[in-house]
Amino acid sequence: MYFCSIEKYMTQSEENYLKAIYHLGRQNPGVISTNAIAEEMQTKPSSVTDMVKRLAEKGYLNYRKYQGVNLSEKGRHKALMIIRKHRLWETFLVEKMNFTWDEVHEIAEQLEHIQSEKLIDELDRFLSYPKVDPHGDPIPDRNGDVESRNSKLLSNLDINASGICIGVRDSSSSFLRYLDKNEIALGDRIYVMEKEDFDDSISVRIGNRNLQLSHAIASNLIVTQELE
Amino acid sequence: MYFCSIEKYMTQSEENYLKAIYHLGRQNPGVISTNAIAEEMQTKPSSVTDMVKRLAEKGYLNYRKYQGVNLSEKGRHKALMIIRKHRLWETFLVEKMNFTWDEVHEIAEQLEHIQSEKLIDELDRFLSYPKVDPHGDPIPDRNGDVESRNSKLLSNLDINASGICIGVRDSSSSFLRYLDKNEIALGDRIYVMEKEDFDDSISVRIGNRNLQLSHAIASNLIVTQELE
DNA sequence: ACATATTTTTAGATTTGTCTAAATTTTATG
DNA sequence: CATAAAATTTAGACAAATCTAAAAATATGT
Ligand SMILES: [Mn+2]
Ligand SMILES: [Mn+2]
Ligand SMILES: [Mn+2]
Ligand SMILES: [Mn+2]
Repeated sequence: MYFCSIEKYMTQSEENYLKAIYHLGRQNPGVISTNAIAEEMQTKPSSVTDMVKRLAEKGYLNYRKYQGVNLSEKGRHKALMIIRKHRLWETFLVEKMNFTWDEVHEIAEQLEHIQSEKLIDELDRFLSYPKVDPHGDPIPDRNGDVESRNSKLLSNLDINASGICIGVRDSSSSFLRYLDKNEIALGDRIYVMEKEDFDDSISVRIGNRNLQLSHAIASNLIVTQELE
Repeated sequence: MYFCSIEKYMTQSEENYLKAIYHLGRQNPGVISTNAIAEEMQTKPSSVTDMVKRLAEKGYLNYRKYQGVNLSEKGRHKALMIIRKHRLWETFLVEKMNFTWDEVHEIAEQLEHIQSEKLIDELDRFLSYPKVDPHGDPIPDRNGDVESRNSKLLSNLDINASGICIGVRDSSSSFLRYLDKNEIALGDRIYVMEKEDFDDSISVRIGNRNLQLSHAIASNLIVTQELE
């Protein structure tokens, strides 16, 4: 619970840093290093230091010199609101604007910075309160709550096990187009038939088709073994 | 016809200047002064000079020192594309997002800078190719063509004449809310019953209601006497 | 026409976000 | 533990867009 003083809008750059820091925090919890942020943001560590100081100043980050950062409660909430917008816009683009799932990310990167709470809540309603975006990533609700799911990487399933594909870890255009080409879609049940020790590739069955998937592919597909 | 070299994106600020210059050119054709642009953009003449030089450099404006500017063909086309986006987004917000016509302008000012031709063409389709925005302003098509309409200001109609309200000259929230409060809407036929010499106010009839409108109001309502 | 007012441009400063290069701190290693 | 390597921060510069104050050009009035 934080005080809602008359906060000025953040710049797009500030918002992008917060989002990057949130994502890095998910990948490996704990404190996040300057270098990691620089890598994620495709910029220099010195630029990161500057921005990190500003965000800490404004209360979005906890920061100790040379020790890295993590998000404050206020920063976490803000990051989740940006991610909510990003994923709702991606859903809009696919559901209503005839975009494919590999075309939406760049445009959502722009749209996520539009400032209007009403717009985003109306968009949510218009899309019938979707739970996940076109890539299977969960959409935080207006309070910043995200449904957590019991998920695994396909590459970690045992032989003879199966799971329903619910997301992708890498949502680059090239990976998404690979999946399209091989007719692998979210919602498909994937059975692991064989695992090759030599290169960690796996044989899977989807519907009535058998496919050979490299480790690079299998380790980027997220599956669930729970009932929905 | 201009060559489509690999143009970098314009900044939002550059786009806003182009739009302002376009609007000023409509208001009184000919050359546009630095001061007029500064007034429209709520900034200082010196800032205008800087920006005008850059836009001229890039071929969007014709500019001679101390002589003012006007849009080149390339600049006019670019301005129309931004206006197209603005008005399509306003239409979207009213038609699909439950916004009222007095709430949409500020958000459209943000959305008009989103860069995606496909998105804007899909939005056009999604909205069934609207001809006008929620304020009655015509929406340029994807080639930059705008339907011109035969319009007058209500204040210029003769006694006993009538016209259909097709637009507003001032689309500030306060004016739009005044119209809502007095149940004056686009599409209404307005009859001029009486004109008061003293203060230029007029008596009108809309449906079965009689209203007294000040000159300030009547001179901001656009009507047409043509059949649609 | 020519002094005065107005408009426009220039010069120099500021803010945001970035960069490179150098300095500092932390971490790893013999 | 001392020293080398790696990570991080500082210092100083730059580009975009803005500002104020001053200079230059244009317009106006008698
Ligand atoms: Mn995305
Ligand atoms: Mn996504
Ligand atoms: Mn508008
Ligand atoms: Mn409008």
